[in-house]
Amino acid sequence: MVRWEPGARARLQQAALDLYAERGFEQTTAADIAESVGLTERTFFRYFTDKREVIFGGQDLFQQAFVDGVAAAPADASALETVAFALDAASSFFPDERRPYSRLRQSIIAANASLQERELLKMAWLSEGIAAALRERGIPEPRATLAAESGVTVFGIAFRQWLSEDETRALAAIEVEIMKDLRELRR
Amino acid sequence: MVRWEPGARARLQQAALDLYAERGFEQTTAADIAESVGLTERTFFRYFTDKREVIFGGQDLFQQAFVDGVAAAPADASALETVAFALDAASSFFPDERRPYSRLRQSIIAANASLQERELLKMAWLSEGIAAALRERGIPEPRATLAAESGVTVFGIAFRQWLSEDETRALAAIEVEIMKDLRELRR
DNA sequence: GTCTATAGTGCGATAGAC
DNA sequence: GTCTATCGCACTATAGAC
Repeated sequence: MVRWEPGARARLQQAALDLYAERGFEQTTAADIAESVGLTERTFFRYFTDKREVIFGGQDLFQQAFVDGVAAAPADASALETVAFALDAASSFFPDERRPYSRLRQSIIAANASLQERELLKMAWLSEGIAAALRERGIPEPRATLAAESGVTVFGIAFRQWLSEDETRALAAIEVEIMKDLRELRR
Repeated sequence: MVRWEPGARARLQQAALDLYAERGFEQTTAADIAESVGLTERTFFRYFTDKREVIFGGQDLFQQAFVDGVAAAPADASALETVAFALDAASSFFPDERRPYSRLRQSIIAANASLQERELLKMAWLSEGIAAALRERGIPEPRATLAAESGVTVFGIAFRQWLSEDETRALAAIEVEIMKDLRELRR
């Protein structure tokens, strides 16, 4: 007989997503989520600093993939080429099988302003991480930040398109197209 | 003898900024702010939906200036030229006299993650407003959103530079330089 | 694991302006 | 009388402190 089931963190995340989708973020209490997997509210807050954070797990891994992509880009690549390379490398994080899950998750975020705020903060951190990786490669400011934020902008637009109805292309293909549009913006 | 002094909203904003600067955002309660200007906590929440919102007043006016700038740009301007025009037009919103105030406000925001989240949400709304104004001018997606977000990126970088120590140039001049860097990014 | 401060909401009462 | 600003009280849930 086990004193506690393993994977509390993952179970809480799954339960939170289900409940937020079912009855809405604000109509779901931390206690609801915890109890639905046999834990207490107190335990919920041991794993997640707040009620929003529970649906932003895994973000760190994506950021790491992106930053690693920056480091792995060809040495002679320009700032924007480096970001495009990293964007492509990190796109494997969102294979087509993940699209339904991502759609559900995004619809929950879209329904609540405080979740949007948290997502924007994560995107800002992502941008800062990429800018730091670009500076590591010797790219000076403000170019590093400009390229990093442009990359995040391209990712954001491509990601939303990837999730939109009737879209069947892979994320990487959409990103390439949006990046092309960005380059043409300067004409 | 008056039952209430006029300008409750403005007084609350001023008091909030002072208290947040003095003892920090989290160490200041809504009741503290309200009582410091002779009102109650309940009245505070009549004016502001939450404790963060109180330092984001006036943002709407800036967004309007930006959007008006988009509408006022020359008819033959490209998407990015239109945004650059609007950026310049809206920069009058931040004259040099306002720099000390903006520095104080920004230092408060920088000290608290939840305030940063709120600021990012406001920036996202700004971006959406600009994108909508660009679409009004016949610019299709995804170009409208790309140009709008690029404009907000340039504004953000320029604004931070404008606030940095030892910086004496006007915001508009910094924006022009950062916009130039953006155009050169593809090389 | 319990206890507590505080954010934020809902509803109703009151006091003046018109 | 109506309208609006303000206050009072009760309440829930978050989040952190002890």
